[in-house]
Amino acid sequence: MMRKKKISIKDIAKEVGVSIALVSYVLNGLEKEKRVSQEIVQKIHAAAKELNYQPNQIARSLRRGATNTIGLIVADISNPFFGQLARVIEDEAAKYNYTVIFGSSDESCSKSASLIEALLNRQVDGFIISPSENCVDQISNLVSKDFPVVLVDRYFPELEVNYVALDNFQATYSAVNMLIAKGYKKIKLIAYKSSLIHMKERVRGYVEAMQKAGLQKELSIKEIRYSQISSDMGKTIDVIVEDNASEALVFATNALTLSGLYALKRNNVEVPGKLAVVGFDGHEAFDFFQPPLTYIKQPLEEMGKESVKILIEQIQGSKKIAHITLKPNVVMRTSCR
Amino acid sequence: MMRKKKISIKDIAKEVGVSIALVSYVLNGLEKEKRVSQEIVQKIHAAAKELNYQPNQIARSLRRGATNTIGLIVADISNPFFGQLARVIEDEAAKYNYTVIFGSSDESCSKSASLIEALLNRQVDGFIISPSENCVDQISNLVSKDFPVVLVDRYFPELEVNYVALDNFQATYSAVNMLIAKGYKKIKLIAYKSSLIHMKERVRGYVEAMQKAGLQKELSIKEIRYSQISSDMGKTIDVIVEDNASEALVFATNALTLSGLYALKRNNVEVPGKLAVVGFDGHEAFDFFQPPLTYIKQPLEEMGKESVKILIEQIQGSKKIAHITLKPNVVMRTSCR
DNA sequence: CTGAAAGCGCTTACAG
DNA sequence: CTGAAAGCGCTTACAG
Repeated sequence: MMRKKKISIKDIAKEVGVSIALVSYVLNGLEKEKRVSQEIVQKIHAAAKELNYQPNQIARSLRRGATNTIGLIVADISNPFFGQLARVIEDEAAKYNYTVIFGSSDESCSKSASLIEALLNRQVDGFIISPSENCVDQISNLVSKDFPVVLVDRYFPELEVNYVALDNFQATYSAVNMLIAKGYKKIKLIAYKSSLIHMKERVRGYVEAMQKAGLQKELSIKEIRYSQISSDMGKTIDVIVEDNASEALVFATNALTLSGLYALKRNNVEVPGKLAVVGFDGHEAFDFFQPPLTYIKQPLEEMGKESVKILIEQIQGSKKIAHITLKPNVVMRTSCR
Repeated sequence: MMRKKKISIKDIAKEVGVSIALVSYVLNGLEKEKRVSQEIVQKIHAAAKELNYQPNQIARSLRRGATNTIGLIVADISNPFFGQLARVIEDEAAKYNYTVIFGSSDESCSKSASLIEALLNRQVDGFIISPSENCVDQISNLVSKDFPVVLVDRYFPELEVNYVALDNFQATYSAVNMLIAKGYKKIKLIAYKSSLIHMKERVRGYVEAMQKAGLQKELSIKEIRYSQISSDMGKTIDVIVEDNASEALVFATNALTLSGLYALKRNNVEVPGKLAVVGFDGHEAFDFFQPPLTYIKQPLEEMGKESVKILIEQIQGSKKIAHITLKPNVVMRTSCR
């Protein structure tokens, strides 16, 4: 390849006629502490600039035992929810001088396991993970090694681990209450088939709101499989339309909403005339659906920022476990009366 | 932090009672080549498993001078175009046993420069970059050092550098021809104000199609500033609607289309009755716009895969420069008659 | 104020 | 078949 050999501190040391230790000190701003003479400080900086020195972070990482790198594992980076989260995390991490390596787990345990292993081998200093179903062991394994982790979006209540999540119960609870207040009774929740806490809580929020209003007889939950989302959703909506037994639909995630909107559109369902709809998370498509969708909004920015902040604290040795729950808010549009 | 000390090959060597070299050999599958005795091979594998050994990639990277890491720089990871591209690149890189570190440049030269520097310091083995305007120097600097780079989406024609891009000329050329064939004459292009080749080519495709049809007098191009997209677009669409002098609009990127759709919707423009519209790249929102948008589609998957393939070849020492141009296709819907 | 040296965890020629 | 040793590019106690 004939690539030019990279300049190291050794080259600078030679150029200036001084030991590599000195070079390292001044390049790390320790010249005061180590009381390096002004003259040498100048010369070293000059040489570094002249030779266009770039520190080798890999060597530094090996020596220091820290890489200033965060491992980010999400379900799918191409899902806008996670893409936006990743962006916030990237920017926030940069403020602390961290870079991020990411991976998409596709909600698969084995993929997630191999991602964690790969990033661990790459010596990331900590993880921000949106964990998949049934993967508690992977996480608890990290936790038991005192490895810095913060879970985001989802978490495992049985595990003593940092997390930043939406108040998922509140999210559906308040959305359903809003629907009830508007006079809807036959309200159906469309959720993922999942044992993950965020989904359980969203379901619970729906159930409690219904029960509190004395609508337990109207409880109706449809569970969609993540891996079969479009076919499951298609059939589900077809049935709902045919049965004509629901007045309102609440979707429990962004992807579910989107998928549901396609099916509703295909069925030419009149919203909210025939069926009221409440979405989750927000998406440009919600704005162009007819009518613009009312949805439950997550504070993504805060979620990303908090995750990074907590992770950095952990990396710096904090022992206290943070559980951050963020408030959703319902963005009112016209997909319910 | 009291984290448990990580297991190294030294520990395995001690456990088995053998030198670290042997351990390294068998863990790297060189036991045949180095003719290590079967017995020791077994013992080493057993010890590695028992101690739950995980190789330190940082140490390996330092020694080998390669990190098996790709640096990916896009304009904005939260933009679905780039999010999807990132996903393809991630998956493809994984097949070659590479991980990816990403950064978002926000189309800013200085941000892009500091990203490149940071990733270079982290010793990435190569870059996949969607370069920003006026940042040729950064790229040519890498190229002149023989550093593996492949540009994606955009490139610099004056630079001898690998790229994978859309046939941008063809994209607008065929879309505009399609419009002309349908009888539209007053066709307006809404593009970014940019000197980047992909934009120039999209403009050229429009211009040539118009000229070839003898419509040079109808040429009309509006340039939007990236940093002011929503205000520029708002005003632009307002004027178009007021002037009532255009029959069809062609948008030159995904973000422009999306932004334009919001403005069209706000103005209650009847599409295609009042104005035909052709979008770029595809987006769920295009599907829910009334009517579903006709758009120019990029082969994203191929684009990502090709980039990785070429980059890996470069990393492995290939000298030949690849210029890949991919064909767009127009997805016909009903936003033009 | 400065330098020689150890060591982070690997890989890999070299010697036997 | 196996081991001792150098070295990747840094940081950092230690000694003077």
